[in-house]
Amino acid sequence: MTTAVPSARVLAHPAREEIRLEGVLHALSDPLRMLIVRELAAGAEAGLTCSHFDLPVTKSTSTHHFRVLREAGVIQQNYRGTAKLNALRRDDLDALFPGLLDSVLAAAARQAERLGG
Amino acid sequence: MTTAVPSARVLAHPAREEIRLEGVLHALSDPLRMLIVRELAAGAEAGLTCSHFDLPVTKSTSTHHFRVLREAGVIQQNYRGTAKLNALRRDDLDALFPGLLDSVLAAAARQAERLGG
DNA sequence: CTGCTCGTACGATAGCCATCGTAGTACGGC
DNA sequence: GCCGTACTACGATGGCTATCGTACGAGCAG
Repeated sequence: MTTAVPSARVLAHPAREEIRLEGVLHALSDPLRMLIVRELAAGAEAGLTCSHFDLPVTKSTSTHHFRVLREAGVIQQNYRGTAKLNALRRDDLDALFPGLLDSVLAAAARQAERLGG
Repeated sequence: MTTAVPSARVLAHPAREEIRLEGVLHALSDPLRMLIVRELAAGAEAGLTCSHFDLPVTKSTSTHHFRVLREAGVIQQNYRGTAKLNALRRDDLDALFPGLLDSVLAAAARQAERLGG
């Protein structure tokens, strides 16, 4: 084998051409998911584990939200041992919708500053 | 009175500060509503009537979608006789989320070109 | 005033979705 | 091999939402 399988389990991601704007906007229209995306954008090139996020929901619900983001093509997920690394698909999103992600992130930051103090 | 009531019926709109990013993104995550917004952006400074749009749904459903857009703060609606004029709230959106609307519209146009031929 | 057109309101329905709890699987350390 | 940790799968549930049909209200043309 070429790489002897990185870490066995692989998750299904949509190809770049399959990413739909409606799906991305819908994925980002949930406050919890927007929070995840903002943290990923701020923090991590390499990716953050699911458990890094301190979300006010159960793990089941977390899994659900991460799955929505992945299936919409917003994030990429890879197993790393027992953990799972999440990273923004910035390249794909920028290629498909130039400037969109940055505008949305800026808008979210602006609103957070305006409302959250 | 100052203006003697423009045309009687007035619709409730959220104030600029009440517009929430999640709401805007959710409103735009429906293909039908995105289509409406795109036509409004392309065509009309003054506004377009509801009946101008040739949507593949009943009038009830149209009313519903226009209402969602209005309550999210994306469009402004004003009665003009029996018709109702719809216009984008570009000023408010640009003030709150600079560049967001243009990015989204560009993304939608790009996807339409990519998929619709 | 009588109709006509444009849009609304209301009720019904079916589908999606955010949330939870419980039970289970994969991986790494001992 | 066994256990703990990290995440998943599945089923249930309550709420939202897109859709429709029918009945209604508001303005305009006669």
